[in-house]
Amino acid sequence: MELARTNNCNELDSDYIGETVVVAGWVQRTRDHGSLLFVDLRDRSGIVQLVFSTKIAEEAFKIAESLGQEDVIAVRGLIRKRPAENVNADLPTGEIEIMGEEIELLSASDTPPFLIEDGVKAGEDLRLEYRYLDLRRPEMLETVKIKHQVMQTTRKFLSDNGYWEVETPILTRSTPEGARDYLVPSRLHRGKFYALPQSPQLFKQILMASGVEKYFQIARCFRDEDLRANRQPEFTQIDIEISFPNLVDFKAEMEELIRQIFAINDIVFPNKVPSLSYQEAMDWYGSDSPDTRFGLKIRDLSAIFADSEFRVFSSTIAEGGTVRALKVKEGASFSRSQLDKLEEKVKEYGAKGLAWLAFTESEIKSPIVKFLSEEEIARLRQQLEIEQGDLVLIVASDYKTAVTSLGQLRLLLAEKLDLIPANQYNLLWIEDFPLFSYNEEEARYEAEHHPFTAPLEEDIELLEENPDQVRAAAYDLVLNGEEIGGGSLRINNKELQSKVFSLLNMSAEEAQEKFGFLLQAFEYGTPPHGGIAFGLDRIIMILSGRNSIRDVIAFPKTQRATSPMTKAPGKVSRKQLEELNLEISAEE
RNA sequence: GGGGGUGUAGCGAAGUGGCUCAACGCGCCGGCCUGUCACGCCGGAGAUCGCGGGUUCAAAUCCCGUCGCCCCCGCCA
Repeated sequence: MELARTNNCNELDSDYIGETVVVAGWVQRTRDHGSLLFVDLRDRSGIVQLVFSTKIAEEAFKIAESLGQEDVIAVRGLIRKRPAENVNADLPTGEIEIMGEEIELLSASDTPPFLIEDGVKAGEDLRLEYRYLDLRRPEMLETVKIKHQVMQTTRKFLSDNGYWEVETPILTRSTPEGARDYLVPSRLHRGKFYALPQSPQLFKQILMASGVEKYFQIARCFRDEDLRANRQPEFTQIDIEISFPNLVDFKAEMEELIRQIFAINDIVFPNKVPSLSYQEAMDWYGSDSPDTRFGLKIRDLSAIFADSEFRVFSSTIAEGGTVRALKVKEGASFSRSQLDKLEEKVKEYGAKGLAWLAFTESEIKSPIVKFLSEEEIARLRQQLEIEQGDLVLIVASDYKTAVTSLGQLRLLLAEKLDLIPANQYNLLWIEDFPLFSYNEEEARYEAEHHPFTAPLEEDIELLEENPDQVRAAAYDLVLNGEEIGGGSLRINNKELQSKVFSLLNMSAEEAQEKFGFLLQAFEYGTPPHGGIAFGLDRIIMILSGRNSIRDVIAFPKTQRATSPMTKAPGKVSRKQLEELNLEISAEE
């Protein structure tokens, strides 16, 4: 490269008029006017217009004429003020242009398979196959940059507050329970496997036993489960743990970290971050990560219908279920097919059906109104403060199904009715999670968070008799309906830990087999400790307004966990398999 | 494991049994053009309609199977 770059494209403005500069980058597009030719030159900073004229530089003009999209060039030229009528107000550099004097083609490009511009229409699989082209698009480079800034902000904040960044192994051992592990066969130990960490959970607790006191890591985590729009098989956590925690101070510190991260895009949260209990979140929003940017809360109608003639309601309640509802303002005008769509939604989440009552001017339209008494309708009107035009949507079911299906319906309605205010960011803590949840299939309790989560002090006495009523010293941080972080205080008391293991139906031997190294560490003086982990990718999604986690990871996987660019996962040679003592069994 | 959506030139996309039935826009190639910035004008190339099989005189279109991608349920302590 003979021409040495002196400036980025985007920094050039009228201050530079009269200077000769060298810029370098990619050809965005050319506009050829015969003997005058314009080139939009793009680098990661932005775009500047180059002008080539046969009268100024015959040689450079000839090269410029042959340029195509995405050719990489360096250009020397004089910065010139544009004539007033030719200023481009849409470009930061629109007041000036560079009169090209010399041009060097550094790397010619084939015609790219799609246009390198924001709002690209190409299918996502093509974008992933040519990820380097996709990433050139300004809106993609922007997320790459934001992620860098978030990581820098995180490191600075935590380091300034006494946290040490410590690495933990990527090759570790499989610990059953939790997500499916990615396994790595061992060459030196026939038939044995490493596992990639689902999170550094056990290691960060051992770091507390090691005297680190305040730890963090921007940690890659691996989970071999099916993918979603916000789930990748490998993702990144901001992982944090402290010893001798004061929960109030710790949470305030974590709030401050989140504030500083979101300040990168000028997003500001109120001084007081509100809290909801798990129970409140489920009751009102049908979710443990509620979106509180709009109302439409779930209501409990069980008291009204406990003795109803309408058996669907009363027998559900008699069997321990519940009748819950959403009141949709102005919803009475929904068409039958719209209502059918809503019913499909609740059915996806296990509800048997969706009952509805539309309070129109003249009447109550509803397939079930004929089964309801006047008193029931009067009480319904009163409790829900029904006004003309309202629509009431009702699910009768077991508690979990009723609130989760209505919770999902609530989100669907918010989208359809455009209830979510733009540029609003509702941050809140969810607390008082249950320590255990009951797994019907396996007929045993499971840890809601993980088996080292401490119960709330005041609930410990309930462990014996009513384990399902024990609340955990766990907390999630939720932003706009997305769980962005979660953590807990950990158990560091041997008796309590074995109590929890036994409630989880795990024998001492089994616990020893699975987590022995952690339990042993606890034998040698482990401070009380606790921590949190934030989902870095989800934070970037919200921060950059993206709907897909794939847009905030430089090289993501498809929904089938493949990489169209590298073609991973790929076959390996027979020799490799033999070294690992592995054999691929025949297809069934 | 299950439900839904989708696949037509390099990209986006119209076309749902027949007789210009493979439109249109972007991009690409050639030509013209000194003020464009989604430049404009003229001309051109480019498609085994995801793949395989079937029905039919006739299939992008109907049927069966299969594959890729996307969304969701299950799953994700």
